[in-house]
Amino acid sequence: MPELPEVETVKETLKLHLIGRKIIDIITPYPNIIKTDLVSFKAKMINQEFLDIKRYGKYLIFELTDISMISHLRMEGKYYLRERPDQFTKHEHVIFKLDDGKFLSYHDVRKFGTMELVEKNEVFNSLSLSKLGFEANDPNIDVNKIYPRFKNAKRPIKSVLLDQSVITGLGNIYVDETLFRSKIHPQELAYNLTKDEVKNLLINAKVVLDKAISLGGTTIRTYQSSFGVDGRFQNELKVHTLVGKPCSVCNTTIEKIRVGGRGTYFCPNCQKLKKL
DNA sequence: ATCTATGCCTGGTGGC
DNA sequence: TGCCACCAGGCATAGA
Repeated sequence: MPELPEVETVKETLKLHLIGRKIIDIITPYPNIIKTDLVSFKAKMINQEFLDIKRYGKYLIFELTDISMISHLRMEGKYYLRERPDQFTKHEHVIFKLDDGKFLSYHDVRKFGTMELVEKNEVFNSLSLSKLGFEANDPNIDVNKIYPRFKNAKRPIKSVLLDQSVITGLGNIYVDETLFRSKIHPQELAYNLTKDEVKNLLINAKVVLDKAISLGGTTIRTYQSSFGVDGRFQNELKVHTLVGKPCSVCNTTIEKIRVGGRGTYFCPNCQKLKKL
């Protein structure tokens, strides 16, 4: 699914094509993606120009002339640039007609993604963004501010790392990879971790995310990024998707379990529960 | 305050 | 071949 590195890749690609373009029409074959009132969504966006595109956590922020659009790709949302209407395929639910004759088309098989309009100075006060923690790859992240959220959490460390209000940007893939590199069992209860261990986790999260960004993200299953571009971080995965394969560090067979309802891959030898 | 359960969705898969 | 139950899962919301 698109996590921070995939969304970053999408953002950079979109910027190349959209900055300076103007929306001249919006077609909505499946309008439920749009959480703002549909009539006002169209009225406020038509004739607006793309000034910039930003990202926070896994959210895309399209800055238009007078308004901002927040877009979340959820499980498998993708943006495509279409030259002509005959290129539209099934599952393209929101289509922006641009002033150069091309189309920005939002594709989402499972229709989980969302779009909403917010006033330009209210982006970070919006319902979706206001609760988010520091970005997991923020170089200035302060472990002292984050550690209480771990120390007080009697739930598996994996669940805390997936909680976007603690740190934002990690999803199922990069959490598994971060825990492996930190040699921490995904079911370890968060309050058992020392501050140094949490600090190390944050360092490893940044290493994983930065590496993934530099490789254009991860492409597994249907999780291809926008514009049909494949990422290359899947070749760097150490545990995620690798059930039954030997661990690259110790050769132990990688296992798959469920943690907080999510499929979780780990090495039972490298990542042991702490004995307290 | 925190955690768990549910709904949103469709395509792929495995069992029969 | 076809039918069907089940699974994948980020996030908002309701309930415990």
